[in-house]
Amino acid sequence: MAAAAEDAEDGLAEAFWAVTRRLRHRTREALAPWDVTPGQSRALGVLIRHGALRLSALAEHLRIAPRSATEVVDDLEARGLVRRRPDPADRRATLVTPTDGGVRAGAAIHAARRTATADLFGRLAPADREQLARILRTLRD
Amino acid sequence: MAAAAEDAEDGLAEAFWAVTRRLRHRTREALAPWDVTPGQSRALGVLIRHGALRLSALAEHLRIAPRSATEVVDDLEARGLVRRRPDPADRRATLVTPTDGGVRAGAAIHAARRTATADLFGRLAPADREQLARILRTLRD
DNA sequence: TTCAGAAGCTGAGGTTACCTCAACATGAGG
DNA sequence: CCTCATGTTGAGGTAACCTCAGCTTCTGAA
Repeated sequence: MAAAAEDAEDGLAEAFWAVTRRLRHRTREALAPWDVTPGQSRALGVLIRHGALRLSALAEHLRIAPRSATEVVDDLEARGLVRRRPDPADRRATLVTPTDGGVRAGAAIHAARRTATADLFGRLAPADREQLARILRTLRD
Repeated sequence: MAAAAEDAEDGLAEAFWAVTRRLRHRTREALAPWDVTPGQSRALGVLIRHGALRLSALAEHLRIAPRSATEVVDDLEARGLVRRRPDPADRRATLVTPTDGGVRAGAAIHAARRTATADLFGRLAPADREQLARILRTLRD
């Protein structure tokens, strides 16, 4: 019976990873039309939600090193999705803001991603969806 | 209500990612004492479950390019966890088998990982655990 | 029986997404 | 006004993947 309990734990984690893989796969597909990496899309999302951010603040939101934020912003800037400009309050700092195109792309990406995940979770009965949300919140907190 | 439904979807996916992050974090911690990467541990697990495998077969199981399997096996071999030997049935091929130490390490890693995930899922009531398992199976298949 | 093409592994070198460290400009407090 | 902290970035590194080409060995058809 110890073995049975262990198998159940294994199964739970394994199933979780399997679903995660599926979710990631769908997300990646949803992102494909815009030719942005998941990292870039996350950064763009943060910038849209927060408005102008310093590179260091962006790095903090993304939990990456400031130097790496420079690179992500380089890429987004090259695609015309964000713009750098000097922070008027501190001449050492650079503010990053989404361009109009960036805002549009970000919204479209967000919608596409939502469609992709809704597509997966949509297979569940409404009651199950609610159960899942509740259980996941328990695990997260 | 469309907005409410959309928010619910967002929340579900977001909560899912949060739990995934937690799970990954715990797994990484569980792996730390053995100084093997997640990729190496996956490969070792496959080899223990399947016994001797050709490099190409291992690559297939891990869904990586054969060339990359060479590298993973290089690392595991350097740590003394697996051994290469010529396939007696085909002199082009190399068979990879776990060493005794590799089997021991694999078992210990598996146990540690299970403990780590059980620790997370153990916060759920038994009934919730069962619900979650059922719902995840639905999503996976 | 031989030999063209396929299969198995790996050296060389590329890519991606991170990292650290040090340089440089600017800010802030004593 | 001088020292120390802060913000960004160049240079260069690493991990885990990749492709391509080269070598050895196998296999099937002529």
